[in-house]
Amino acid sequence: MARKPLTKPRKHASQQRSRATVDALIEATARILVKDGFDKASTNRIAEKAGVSVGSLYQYFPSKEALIAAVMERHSEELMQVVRDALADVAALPMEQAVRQLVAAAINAHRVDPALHRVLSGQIPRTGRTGNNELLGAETYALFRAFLDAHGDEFRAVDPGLATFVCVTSIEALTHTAVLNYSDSLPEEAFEALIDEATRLIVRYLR
Amino acid sequence: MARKPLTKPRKHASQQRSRATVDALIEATARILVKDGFDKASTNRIAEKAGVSVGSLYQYFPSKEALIAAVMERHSEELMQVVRDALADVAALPMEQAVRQLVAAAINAHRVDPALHRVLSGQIPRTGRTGNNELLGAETYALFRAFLDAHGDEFRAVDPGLATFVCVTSIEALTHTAVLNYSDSLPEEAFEALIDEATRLIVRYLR
Amino acid sequence: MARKPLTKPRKHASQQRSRATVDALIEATARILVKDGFDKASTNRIAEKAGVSVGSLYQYFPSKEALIAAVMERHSEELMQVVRDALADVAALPMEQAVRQLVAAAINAHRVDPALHRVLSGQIPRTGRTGNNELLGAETYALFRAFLDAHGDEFRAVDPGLATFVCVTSIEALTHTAVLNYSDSLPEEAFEALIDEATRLIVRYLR
Amino acid sequence: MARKPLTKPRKHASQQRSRATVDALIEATARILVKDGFDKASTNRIAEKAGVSVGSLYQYFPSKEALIAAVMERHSEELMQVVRDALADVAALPMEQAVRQLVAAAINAHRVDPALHRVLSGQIPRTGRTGNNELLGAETYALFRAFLDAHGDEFRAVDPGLATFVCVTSIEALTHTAVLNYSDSLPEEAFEALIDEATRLIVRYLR
DNA sequence: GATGAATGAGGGTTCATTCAT
DNA sequence: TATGAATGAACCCTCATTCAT
Repeated sequence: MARKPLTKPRKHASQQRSRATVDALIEATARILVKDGFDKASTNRIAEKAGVSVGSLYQYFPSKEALIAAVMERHSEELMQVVRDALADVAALPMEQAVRQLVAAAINAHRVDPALHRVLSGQIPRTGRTGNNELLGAETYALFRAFLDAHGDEFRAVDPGLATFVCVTSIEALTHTAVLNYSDSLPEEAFEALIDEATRLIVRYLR
Repeated sequence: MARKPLTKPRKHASQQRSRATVDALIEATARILVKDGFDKASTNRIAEKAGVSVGSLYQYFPSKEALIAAVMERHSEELMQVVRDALADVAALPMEQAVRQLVAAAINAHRVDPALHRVLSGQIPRTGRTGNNELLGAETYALFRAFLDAHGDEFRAVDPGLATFVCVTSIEALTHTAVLNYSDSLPEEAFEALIDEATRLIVRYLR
Repeated sequence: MARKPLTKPRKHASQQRSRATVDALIEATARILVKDGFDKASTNRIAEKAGVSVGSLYQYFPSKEALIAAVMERHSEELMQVVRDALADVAALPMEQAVRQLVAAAINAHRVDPALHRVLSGQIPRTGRTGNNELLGAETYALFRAFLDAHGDEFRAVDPGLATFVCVTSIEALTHTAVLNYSDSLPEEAFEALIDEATRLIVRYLR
Repeated sequence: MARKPLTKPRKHASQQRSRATVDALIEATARILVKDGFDKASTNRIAEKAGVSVGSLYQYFPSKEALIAAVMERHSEELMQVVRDALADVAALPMEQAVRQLVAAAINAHRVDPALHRVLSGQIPRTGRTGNNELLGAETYALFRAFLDAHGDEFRAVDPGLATFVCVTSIEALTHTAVLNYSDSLPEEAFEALIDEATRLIVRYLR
């Protein structure tokens, strides 16, 4: 028992250090990806920016690809957290409000790190995935599908898989394009208007 | 003066030859992009596949980037031709049919060269453009906007710019994702169903 | 004084532990050398396989080279033990039988760990040695020289140093090549025939 | 006809240039291998020493391994040329003289570039060959076998394959070891003595 | 002692681009 | 104008060795 306080912190410290290094690498990668693009994101540059040696980079990531994947995963997880939070109580809302909240969540998700999102969604060599956007993930589909089921009585009869595809793809495209391409040039009211329109698009489609 | 008749044909021949070389290079680039991906598409390989020397490649294109851009442009132009053809008589059609034809045209456009489209839309370093999809181009917006104006009386009042953005973006995303990700796994009927749904999505939204 | 009985065993234990670590390192090195070749035998991998840290490796061996040298030495010592055992009573035998036993011993020596022998004899960077095969060592020469002296009356007059060189080198080459290259493909009888021939080679030469 | 003198030299010049580059690379590799050992023979260093860029190295050799293989091949070919020349008229000689010439040829072969031979025969990662020494090659076996057949009536009955193995392996080992390890320390007379002994070894064995 | 995270020089290799022919 | 050999910076990654804990 006496040794635990001694051992634990040490191990913890080491774990903390490792974790810090890993985080620094992921963050450095993200920043370089944003600033210089995929082609200029060399492992040496990343390591340097992270304040560690290349060797350390390869201690934590077996390849450059793995590092990029970690960046994607982290970003994706952050997005999904925003979406999850926003959709937590969506089942209880009247449908139109629910959809509106959903669209707003999609916009917020894209605003987590738009510059990074742009690079990740456009510049990264595909790694033989089945579906579409890897940043979206199956979870989004599942989430929306659940929402559809919860509000089933308010909708017309339609293949739920197909409807999910239509809605998720449309919302993603609209919010993605709007945030990534027009964030700088459009006022906030424009986004309000977009939310209105996107909500109308989805609600009318489902009803 | 006497030499002109002599020079002209020669120049003409040379121009033809130039055009053939340029075409061969663009085509070779497209094929290598599809077969081996962006990273493996080296200028040397492209030149070899095109049956010319690297030197010649640089005679016609100042950089690799310019060559890629030419591929994009050619592909984009092919897409647009499909869209233009399909939309030629859309103004005369009843709205729902018009939208349906429009969606079908979008699918066909994506089917021009899906493999190339995938590479071009996902893997190409952005070259600092303002708008969104470079493959789509401003023309699509203009085309749809014209369609909207032509059918103005059938629609509710709505900011036409915003409506165009919503419709074009949605249709593009739906057809793009469907063709690129599910062409191999889905039967043709599924695409019919998709056309139905996409049409419904747009028509209800606009009405 | 009271602590000595306590310290000694501890020290002993520690020495035992050291010896075990050293052995584990040498063994791990040998196994990796065999399995993956010289180039892939990194100190980190060796330490891992030995179940110790790299740091410990460097506690016992000042460099990778020293570790390799230790592997060579251990292997060489094992070889020599086989040879020594086999040659213990060779002086008492009639010459032809003696030579035969000698050749057989050479084959057995090469069979101690042929895979390791191959790597050690072929792939290891020379470390500025004087003689030839470091795995053979001066002892072999001495052993054979003694054998020659013991049977002096049965041989023709010849520079014993030269004769030793001729015999040892020939036997080594024949048995080495046979075991390392043909062990897998030749039946045991072939080795019997080889022993016959090698014996004849040496006996006729010396007589 | 008029253009031929123009064209040929150009092409020839280019071929000469290529050949010169290839030769320079092989030669530089050999020299570095000798001077610094296998581990220090990096492609960049080789290219530098050859007076060309690394890129050029890879234009002519697909990998470092291929370059090393070319060095081996060139050296091996030089060796074999010495052996071939020396053995051209061996069939006509009385057996003992023939064997003596053969041994002398082996020594001369090893003297072509002893330092290089040492590195090549000891340090090169085996490339999964069946037989033994890659520098020797099957040709040596064939050559000796032919010699054996030519002098068949002078020899005792023996499996010619086995006899060839015994003789070639022994001669190779003796001359190899002598030249590589004792060239610096032994006078020329010692080599004469060695030739005597090796000849005796083989002749007595075969008779 | 023992640990193993960290180091960073250096490895093999690629490729956009140039330029003498 | 066409050629393609040549360039060399830059890439991803490895590994012997060190040192704070």
